[in-house]
Formats: sequence, C-alpha cells, structure tokens
Amino acid sequence: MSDYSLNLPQTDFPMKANSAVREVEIQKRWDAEDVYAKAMKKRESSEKFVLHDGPPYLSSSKIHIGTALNKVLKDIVCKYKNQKGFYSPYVPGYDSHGLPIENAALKDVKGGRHSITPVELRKRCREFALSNLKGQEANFRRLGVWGDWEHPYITLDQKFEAAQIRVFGQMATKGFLYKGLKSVSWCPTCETALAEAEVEYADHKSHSIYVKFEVAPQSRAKLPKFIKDGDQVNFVIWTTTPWTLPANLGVALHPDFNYHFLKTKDHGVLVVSEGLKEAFLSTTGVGDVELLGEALGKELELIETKHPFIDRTSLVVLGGHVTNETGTGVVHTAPGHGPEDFELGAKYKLGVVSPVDERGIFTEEAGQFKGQFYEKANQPILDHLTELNKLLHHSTYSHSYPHCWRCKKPLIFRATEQWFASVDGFRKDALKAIDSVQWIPESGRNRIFNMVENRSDWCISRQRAWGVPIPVFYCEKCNKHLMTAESIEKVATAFEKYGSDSWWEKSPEELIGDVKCECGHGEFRKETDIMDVWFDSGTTWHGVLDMRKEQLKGAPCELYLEGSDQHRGWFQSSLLTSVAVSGKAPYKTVLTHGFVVDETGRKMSKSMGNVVEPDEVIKQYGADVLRLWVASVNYTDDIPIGKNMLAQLAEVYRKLRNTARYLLGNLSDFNPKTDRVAYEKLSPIDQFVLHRLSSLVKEVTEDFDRFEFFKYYQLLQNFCVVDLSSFYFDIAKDRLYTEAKNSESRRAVQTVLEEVLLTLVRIIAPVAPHLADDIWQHLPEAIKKFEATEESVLLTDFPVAQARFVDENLSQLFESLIDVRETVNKALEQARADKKIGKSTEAQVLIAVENAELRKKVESLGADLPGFFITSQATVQAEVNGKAAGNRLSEVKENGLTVVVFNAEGTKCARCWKFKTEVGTIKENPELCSSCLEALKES
RNA sequence: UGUCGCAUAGCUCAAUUAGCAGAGCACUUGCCUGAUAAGCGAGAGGUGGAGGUGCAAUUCCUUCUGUGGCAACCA
Repeated sequence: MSDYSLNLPQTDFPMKANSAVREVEIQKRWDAEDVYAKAMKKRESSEKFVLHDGPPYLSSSKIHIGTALNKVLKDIVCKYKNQKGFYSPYVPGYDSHGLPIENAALKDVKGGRHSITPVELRKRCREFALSNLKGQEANFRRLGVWGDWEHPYITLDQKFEAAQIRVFGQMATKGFLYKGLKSVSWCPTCETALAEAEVEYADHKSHSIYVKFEVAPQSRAKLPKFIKDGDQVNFVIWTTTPWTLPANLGVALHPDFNYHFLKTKDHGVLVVSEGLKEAFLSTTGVGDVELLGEALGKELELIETKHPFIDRTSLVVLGGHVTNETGTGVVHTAPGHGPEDFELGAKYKLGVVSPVDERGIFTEEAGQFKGQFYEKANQPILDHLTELNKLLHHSTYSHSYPHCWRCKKPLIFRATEQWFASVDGFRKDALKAIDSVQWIPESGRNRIFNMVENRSDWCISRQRAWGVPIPVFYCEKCNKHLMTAESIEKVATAFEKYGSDSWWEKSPEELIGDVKCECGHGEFRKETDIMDVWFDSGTTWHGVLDMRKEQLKGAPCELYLEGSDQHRGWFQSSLLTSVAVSGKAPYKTVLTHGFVVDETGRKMSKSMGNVVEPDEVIKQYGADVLRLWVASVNYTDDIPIGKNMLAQLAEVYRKLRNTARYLLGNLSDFNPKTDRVAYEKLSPIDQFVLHRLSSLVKEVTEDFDRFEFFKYYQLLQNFCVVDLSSFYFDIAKDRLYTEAKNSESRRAVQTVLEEVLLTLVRIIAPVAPHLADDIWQHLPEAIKKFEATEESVLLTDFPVAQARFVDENLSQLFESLIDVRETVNKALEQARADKKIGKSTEAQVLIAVENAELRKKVESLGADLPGFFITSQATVQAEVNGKAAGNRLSEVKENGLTVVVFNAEGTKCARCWKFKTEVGTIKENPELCSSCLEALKES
C-alpha cells in the first residue's frame, strides 16, 4: 500500500558519529587544508582578540582532564572570536624548565645530580621536556584545539630566554632585584629554595617538646628579687622541631605577657606565661608547684640563658609574635630556621646559625649531630636532652605544615643568601594594575589583590641547573656583584645566539668581554643560581606577546584563561614582572575556572580510582562530547565529571546530530536560489520558529561574550529538543513528506529549515567543531553552492540575530497555542492509554475555549489547526455543545479549556495517513485523499 | 582556628524587588514504525539540616553540616 511516492528525507550524514574514526579524519582535513591558517588569513586585517596561552608544564607527556578542560575553554573562545570577526590567534605554549623536569631527568642518572655536569644534565632535561611536548601536543590536537602548532612558544627557546633575561635586566636596572640573606622555604629533597607560590600546606605529625633553658650565672642579677640564690631558674620553651635546637640563639617572650615563676620539686624554678600555665602543668605533669612571683616579659629582656646542650648563651628577647595559644609563651628562637626568628634575630643582633646544608644534613656547626638528616636527628637530640635532664615533656603534635608542592615532602626554613624581586618596590603599582583588570569571576580580584598586598619579596633563586641562569657576575677580588644594563644585555645577546647552555660553557670573559669591577679588578665568576621557573612563564607577556608583536600585538593582551590556582602562580608572576617593567598588567581580562572533581564532588586521585582520563573519554565518546562537557558546566566552582554525566552528554550530542540529520535530509531537494519563500508568505508557525531562532542567536551570543557557555549549552539543547524536534519538526513532517515537492507550503518549511540549519551549524561550531564541520560537509549541493561556499564551517561568520524575524506578538500567540497543545496532548494521551487510539491522526479533537481572546488565537490557525495537533481534524468552539455528542474517547478540562477527543472522521488516506471523509469517494483513486492526489499530479 | 563564597530534582542548569520553584537529560510508562541503533506523548521526582522575621522565604537573619578560596595554623 505504500507505493505512493513521498518526499522522504535523504542524506548521507550518518546517524552514528563514529567519532573515533570520523573526528580524526576531519582533523586531518583541517590540517591538510590548513584551515587554521586560512581563518587567520581571513581576519588578518580585523581587530585583534588575543588569548595568551598559559604554558602547561612539560613534566608529563599525557594531559589530564583539567588541562583538557582548560585548552577546550580557550579553543571555544578563540574559535568563537574568530567567527565573530576578530583576528584571534592561538599560540600554544609550554613551560619547560624547573625542578620536576630536572628531577625526572635525574631518575636514571646513577650517582645523582652531582655526578654529571650541568650541561650534560641540561641536555637530558631538554630531551625529556621536548619528548613530553610531542605527547601533549598530540593530546591537544586530538581535542580539536586549533592553533599555530607549527610555531608554539617554549620557554627553553633561545629567543625566549634572551627576552626573559632582558626582563630581568629591566627589573635590575630599576633596582627591583637584590641579593639578601633571608629565611626562605627550602626543600631538602629538591635541594633548593622555594617561592611562596610553591609552598603548600598539609597535615603533618610533629614532635611536641618542652625544654628547659637555664638562666646563666652572669644574668642572675637581672632576675626578679623573689628569686633566691639557691634556685636554679629555667625558661621553658616549647617547640615542634627539635632539630632546630642546635640553631637556637634566643628565647622570645611577649613583652606584655605575665610570666610566672614556678618552683618545682625536680626541675628547679620554671618560667612560663600565666596564660599557658595551667595547660603547661597538665600536659607536662611536673607535679605540685609553688608560685614564687611573676614578672612581665619586658622586665626579663636581655637575660642570658644557657643553651641546653651547646656551650653558648641564648638571649631572652621580646617579640609580638609570641602568643598564648599553644606552648609556654616562651618561644625557642632560631634565626637560621624561621622567618620570624630571623627578623627578631636581626633586631637583637643574635647572629644566624644555620647548621643544615642544602640537602637537609647537619653540618660541622651542629657538633655531634653532624652528618645526620635533620628529621633523623630529632630523636638523638631528644635523647641528649633527656640525658641532660633538660626535657620536661615529649609527645606528638598534629598540625598543618608547609610542604613542597612538587615533591610533597615537608619543607624547612633555611637562612641563606638568595636573589629576590623586591615586591615592596612596586606593590602599589601592582595593586593599581590589578584594579585595571577585569576579573571573571569577580572574586578573583580580591583573591589576587590580598595576596599581592600581603606577600613578601619574591625569592627567585633556585640552586639548580635546569633553568635560565641569574645573569650576575661576582668580582673575584672584592666579591661585589656585577649587574649592569650592559652586562645583562651581553648575556641576553649570548643566549639569543647560543642558548643558555652558554652560561655553563663559556667563561665570564667570553660572555661579557673585558669589563672591570668598581674595584678595578677584571676577573669574575658566574652566579650559580638559576631563576625560579615562575620567572620564565611570568615573562611570556614579553617573550611571546611582545616578541611576536605583529601577530599578537604585544602586551597587554585581551585574555588570560587558567585554573584558579594561577592567582598565586602565573597570573601573579606575570603581573609582577610586567608591572615592575612597565607599570601595567599584561592582560585586560583574566578568566578562571575551578578544578575538576568526580561526580560526588571529591578530588580526583589515583588511590581513589576516580580519575577520568581525557583519552579514554575521547576513545569512548569522542572529543566533541568532551568539549560539550566543558561547555555544559559552570566552571566557576568545582567542575564535576563522571560516567553518568558523560553518558548524558553523549545523549545530547546524539540529539544535536539527529537534529542536523533531519535538517539535512529534508533539504536534499532544496535550492535556495529558486525555492526560497519570502518571509511574508510563510505560515505563522514558520515565522514563529524563525523568531525563536533569532532569540537563540541573540542569547547565545551574549552567553559567549560573557564566557557563560553553560547557558549557551542549555539554550542550544532546549532549542533542538523543544522548539525543533518535538514541535516544529514533528508538525512539519506532514508538509514536508506529503505535499507536492515544489509546493509553496513545503518550500516554506524548507526555507525555515535551511535558515535553522545554517544558523545552528555555525552556533555549534565553536563547541563541537567536528560535528559542525561534518554537518557542513554533508550540506546539500545547492546549499553549498549558493549559501555555504566556505570549505569549512570554521571559516564562516557567527550568525547574527535577524531583526526581521523578531515578532513578539507572534511569539506570545504561540506561547498560548503551545499551552493549548499541551492540554490537547493530555487528552490524546488519555485516549491512547485507554487503547482507543494509537497515533494522534486517528483522532479528532474538539477544543472548547471559554476565554474569547484565547479562542480567537486558536481559531487564527485556521486550516493549520489539525496539523498543529497532528490530528486528522480539530475544531474550536466556545463550549462543548451538542454537535460534539459523538463517541467521546476522552476529555480533559484545565485552565478554562476543555478538550474532547473523538475518533477521526473518514477513512485513512493510504499516502498521508490522515483520516479524510473524501477517502474512498474519489473514483480516480479511492485509497487517497484529495490533497494527496493533487500532490501526486503535481510531482 | 578565623574570614569570605557556594549549596535548587538522580545529573547539568533556571527562578526580576521575598509572590504558585522551571527546563533539558536520566528514570518510569505508553504510542509510533515515513528522522528508525530514530521520533512523539504522559508520569513521577526538588529548595542540605534546625531555628527565626514576614500575609508570604530558594530569596532576609541565626546556627549547624558539606564544599571551595584566602589568612593563620606558629617557633
């Protein structure tokens, strides 16, 4: 019976994505046809929108999901901006120096870092980093990220190193760099100083000890009068780091605290603060005590005590940092091993003892503990204290403690000579610059502002080999350092030509020529420290943006887009160097995203087994589904991902795909040149869909401009599902399939479908470029020829919301009609549930509308009414009257609306499947309805 | 520990000034077999907990819990 020809959809566009194969093919075509370059060429004279890539670190060849998210976000922005008419290049970068790479490269070096030359070590580091680059690049490209992959920036490039040296030079010339002895965070495992940004707090179990410091005989006269001659007086300090005791030089009290002198049976007189006395007594259990008297901290200043086990005095000093929260109110002070101690020590000229070397091993200075790793020395020190009867109590104490963010081991403080960038010197400008930047989300402003406001100077020295050297020389005679604009420029020139290896390969003379020190001497040695790797990436605004000015127009650029941890990392290091040199921020807008967590909100970790690997997602679902995930989440907070979400995203992807397939299939015979129907001639529902389309374009444009992709995602999905698939597509099928091929009614639908398709495909392109381009390649030839001549959708312009499609009245009309349609659906469903009908064309509906205005609206559909409900007949009345007394299949009343369902009148037409009364009465063909007959004649 | 932010259906997101808490997906269920490893309909399902102020609270207040940032976590 179904021999009658219908206009069914025709397309080669496959329903199944087969992403694993198809996406790769598409990418190959992009590469082969150089689509990125063509897009850039197309916009070469347009306004620039530069997103500057924060360089991922090259310690691994495989990216994790957070990096994938970051790159995709960037790619969405760049692709969108390009479509919007900007010249928006993407130059990917890589961060290639630094400790983790050096440590990794050292893994298979027998004998460790000291067994090979720096140049040899650096060669291994370079090879390791560059091999990882290849892996990461492949990962990024598989995500569909486009960019100038042939010309990435790498911080180990000679030109980049030279630029970095020049930034250093400018900062030096401005007096923002100095060498100073300070207490810095030190990682004994990595054997280097660390900057604040590299410190991370984690729980740690420490010792908790109370140690007696006996007042020295020469100071007994300074003790309060209530102390009798025979009393041995001890200040009791509390510390969690026994190993710092060999470095002890002082005992700090709070000037305004009250200190109690407690006479004990076994320990002489003990001095602790009043506020901590009770806690102290109960913790240590020293037994009954007699309060001899009390004194303020400031009354005890400069009393000398005896170091518990070293022949040395330890001075009582006063410090505001002493608190009454834990311990004894008497603070063990080791200027060599604590920042506050260091400052206090400087104030009192205590000197500095730092008997721990760069590996955390005790030196000669530590006497009997020499040669031991600091942590290992805790126990012997405790034993020694016990032996000497200086230890009052010992237990453990859990607290958070600074750790190295690279190797995760506990840090120590070491007072050493380091190079610093004087943040104090340009803090005000930095804060001002922060306020000139747009931070998204806004909270980012406060986050970085507070950090910069309170941070101390930036320690840029690292005692390692894999990095850019600090370009300073020291006079062999007077030891004064040489750091002039000229000397630094000479180093920069040398690096530009030979790379930074030349620092190790060449002599000072070869590097800077014949230069004399102020003292007249002409022989120099080179600084051995290299720069903090954050200094490398912190200067990309110069090494990349400025150095590729023609392409990237120089700093500041429009956008930095990184994870929110970069407030203390790259955003800050970039800001500091840029402000120091130019007084400006290197970026106009900073956009941040949170961290990826699993579906239950937990951090991803190997041990929990909840890690989502990007390549596995791609293997199973394809890059576009992963990209769709990126677009679907509000990345301001933590970003969840997991099996459920991906499965759902795959469904949404499928919906997009099938929407496109319907559009493509039903446009197979449409020639825009000849078949298009003028807007005025479209039926109301057609016009309404165009209205919806134009609001979609308007809204998603706003969403893209605000980087709120999750709103775009919701809108896009809703449009495809609600406006198209279940509404317009469903209703339009009748016109598309059964009307004469060239009828105006059918061409009208196709006119709308074409507009929708060409708009949708371009809206999808930034987020799901493979899908969009796949659609593009499958466009019907006539459309390709006249409306879609670009070889890739990525070369098109983003759609513009068409004002001529906007019709608010029509929109309101259809809102009401859709409400009515929902009620009709309920009534039909009831009849269906009662097995009275199957498909809705087996029914006719009677709609009684009380409200005259609404009734008029429904009536306005006229002959389109049955089609609107996909029934065979539909009538509108003011109330259910006698005429409808037939066999009621169901009835639904709601909102002043009564819908009654009857069996459709007439007989089913064999072609269009609608029930018509004339079917069977037409002699020419009793199987068909009149319109089908006509349609057949016309075609 | 302090401080700031966040918390809406199983999931991803909405909800003007306090005014009946909405979508899509998933789920359940029915239909269709001319988008077919498709499509359509219907249904169920929710404001983290406990208080408070309002006629009325997702919205304002207090508190707790969870989560994230920052600061300190000390010696």
